[in-house]
Amino acid sequence: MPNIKQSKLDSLLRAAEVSCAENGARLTQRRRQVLSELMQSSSPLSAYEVLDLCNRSTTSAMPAMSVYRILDFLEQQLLVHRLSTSNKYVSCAHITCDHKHFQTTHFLLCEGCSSVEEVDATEEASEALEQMAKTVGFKLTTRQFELSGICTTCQNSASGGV
Amino acid sequence: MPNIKQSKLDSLLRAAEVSCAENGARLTQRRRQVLSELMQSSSPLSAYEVLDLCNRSTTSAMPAMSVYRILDFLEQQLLVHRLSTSNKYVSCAHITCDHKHFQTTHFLLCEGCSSVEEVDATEEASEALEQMAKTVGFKLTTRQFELSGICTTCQNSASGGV
DNA sequence: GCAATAAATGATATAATGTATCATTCTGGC
DNA sequence: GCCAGAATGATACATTATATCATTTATTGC
Repeated sequence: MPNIKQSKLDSLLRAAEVSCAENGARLTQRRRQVLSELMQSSSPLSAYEVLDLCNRSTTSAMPAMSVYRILDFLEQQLLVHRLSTSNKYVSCAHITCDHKHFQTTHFLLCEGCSSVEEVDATEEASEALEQMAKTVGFKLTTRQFELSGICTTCQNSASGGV
Repeated sequence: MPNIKQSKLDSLLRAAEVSCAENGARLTQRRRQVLSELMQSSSPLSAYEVLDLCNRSTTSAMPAMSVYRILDFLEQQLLVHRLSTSNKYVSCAHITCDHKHFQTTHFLLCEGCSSVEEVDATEEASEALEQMAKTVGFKLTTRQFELSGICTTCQNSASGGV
């Protein structure tokens, strides 16, 4: 029961493959498998959650070590993001579009349903944060922020009475 | 070789004790010990780092469990903050002042020296972030942000040639 | 095609981090 | 002193992550 259509998944994986090739890297079977699980998940997954999913859908068991290695690889390829507040992983929302990762990205984590929304930072937010850091002499290097909150769906279901 | 003066440390601990008392809680010997180690550290400490420091300076060994419990307690009392990006702890910079924690707090983490600067969020930053979340329907609940960067000292030592 | 080489994965062990549970000790109120 | 509740000790274990070496799989030059 994937949360996304098979055709969508296929096109994402194809795009990922191309993206790897451009960097002289290969999207092997194992890597594709890991990435695929993340793409199909509506919420971030821990390394061991990914592992369990992979081992559920195949015959040959994957060792934990491989998952960590593969997640590192996928992160380097900018195909997945690591959420440092939860030590979990999500597939990048911009694999198919021509989005460049020069810009700061924010992750909005829903406390209700654990879903994640990946959004580009607004000019205002970036500047305000930089300005704030500047007042104490800090030069920001962070390119990623993780903010908790409640998503639209959960706001509505809460007020509407679950 | 504490990074802060003994007199300063004493006054901080006294303030913490008062603060606990106001909440009907007690700053026991163990709790004081843990808090003291964090206060003397110039950088965030993991639970096990705190444990090691405590067990270095006393005869009776503290179990890991206690450290976690005590850190939880100190966090509830707003005497320490937990940095979720690194799973480490810092003592609150506002123990002696009358600072209320209604407001959003930011932690600026130096990638050079691992020091932490605790600053109040500016109006602009808070609003810009909230606004940004709002565009995708998110209602923020986060009261704490952790930003990486380079502190003044490290910027200077880098350019000036260490 | 085939050996040499490098990349990727498998397998195993172990380190590091965090939690559950029950026993024991300490504390303040009576 | 005794009791109830808070705090800590002790033990076991779950989870997360890394180190290391062996094996398999791809790539390159010939």
